[in-house]
Amino acid sequence: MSNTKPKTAITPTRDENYPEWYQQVIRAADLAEPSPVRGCMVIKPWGYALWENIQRNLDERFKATGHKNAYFPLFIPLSFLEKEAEHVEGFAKECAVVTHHRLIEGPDGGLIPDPDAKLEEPLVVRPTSETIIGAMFAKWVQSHRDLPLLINQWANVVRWEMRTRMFLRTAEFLWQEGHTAHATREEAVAETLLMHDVYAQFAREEMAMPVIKGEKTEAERFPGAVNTYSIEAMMQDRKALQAGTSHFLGQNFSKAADISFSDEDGGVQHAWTTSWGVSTRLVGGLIMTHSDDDGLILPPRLAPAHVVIIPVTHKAENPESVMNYCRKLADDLCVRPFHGRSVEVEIDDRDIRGGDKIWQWIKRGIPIRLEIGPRDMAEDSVFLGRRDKGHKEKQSMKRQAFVDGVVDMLDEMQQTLLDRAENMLKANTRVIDNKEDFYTYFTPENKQQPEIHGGFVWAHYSGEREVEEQIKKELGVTVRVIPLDSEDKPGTCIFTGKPSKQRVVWAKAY
RNA sequence: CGGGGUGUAGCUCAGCUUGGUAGAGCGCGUGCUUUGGGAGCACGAAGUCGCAGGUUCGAAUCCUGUCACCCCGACCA
Repeated sequence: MSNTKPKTAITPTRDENYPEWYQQVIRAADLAEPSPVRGCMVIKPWGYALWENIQRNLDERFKATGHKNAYFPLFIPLSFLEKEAEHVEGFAKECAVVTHHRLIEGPDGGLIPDPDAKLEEPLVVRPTSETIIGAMFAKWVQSHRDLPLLINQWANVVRWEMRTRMFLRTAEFLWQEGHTAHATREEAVAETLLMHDVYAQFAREEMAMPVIKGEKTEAERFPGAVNTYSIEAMMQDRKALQAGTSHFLGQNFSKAADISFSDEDGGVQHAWTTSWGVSTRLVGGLIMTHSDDDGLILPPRLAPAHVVIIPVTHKAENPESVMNYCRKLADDLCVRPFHGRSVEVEIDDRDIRGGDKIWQWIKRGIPIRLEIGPRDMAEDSVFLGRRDKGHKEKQSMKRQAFVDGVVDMLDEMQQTLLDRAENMLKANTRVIDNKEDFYTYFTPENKQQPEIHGGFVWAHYSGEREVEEQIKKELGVTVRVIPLDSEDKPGTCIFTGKPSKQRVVWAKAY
């Protein structure tokens, strides 16, 4: 047996050590790096461009569903947070608090907060903005004619996490939070479900990431919400990633903040509110859904750039003519429309070795690489490599055929990624109807690598919180969602033997 | 907040047990040879050995204190 392991751009590979592979992909793709501040990260241009594409696309979807953007303060008066009991309990443990407004020189020469500049009321750095937005909504909403109020904000939030992972859980992260107020319960529920759908469609269409839509159990619900809905995606280690949440808040926050309005009959009622959000965590989901042992793979619809042109000029008698050929090609590609933007092209003429350069782009996940030298120029062709195929499967194409076909090629790649992810999800999802099989399925075969096993399980569950907690304790497995749109019939809970309305989805989770 | 571990060049780390002029690989710079998939050779720049005390003729190494970070738990979008 002399099957030497093929050289991969990322070490370790996914099979060898998934969490470490994830970190290495982020580094190799130049998406982000750790910061001097514990738990925070610096998002680098390639990673930020990816986030900007996510942002722009979602923003269009929010606007198309009637929402307007606004911006609320980073600081929340401590007393605001105290207004909703469950909400306090949920977030109090992880709040950064601002207590002073001035620094002075300390006894040892350094700077210290000035004891004379202590704030009368401490300010909390927002972990989420329900309370402060609620306070403003209370002023804005007077009459039923002011409703519905449909607001979104793009912002950073801070949650002081103990254990952090780049993009998946950082102390500070970027997100959007939608906040809406409605005159009726039905309207607010409809809004909650609508945004849940918007997230699911975005994930599927733009990220090429299939998701399961459903409602959270009580244990996983947002603090203060009546119902929480989420989209759950399967990562390549078969763990679930909660990729977006939408909450029906009932009248909990409107009562806490006194968002009330005069109805048509002259009565006064509390509004019904919702909130919904996705964060830079989506970038982590994107990485773990598509990337391979050679680095990042980007779905074309969100890729910061679609095509890199690498001029091969070292042997050319006339390097400038190669460059001109490349520039002209880039110009011809850039006018091609691609899902609300145009095909975006980078020309990489840095003075470094060709092989090195090519591998850098593979690791960064750019969909299409073109190497163009005198030979291609002479044949009026391009030499092309695709990130959805093996890195050795390269082909020569006539230039015009490539330019005319580039959009179709990108669409095809987008579809390929979605198909792969769906196959992954299907292959690792199963229905289990007894407790023993459930335990067997989720018990690691290899204790050295407990990450790589299991998957999603659909099983009947009668809904007792203690049962869920017991299973979480024993197996590290939780109910991800009670699926919506399920055609499942009532059955028997595999843990308690009691009646169950439908099967729910169980998995280990990020 | 419990249990374990690590701080030495930009990065990964050796050296420490047994004190004696600061090391390697990668990366970086220059030159030559190479070049259509991660190049080779040569030369070079780069460190207050986390910080503060102590022991000693002499400390990266021994002692005390301190700070920071990492991993495993509890918590989490």
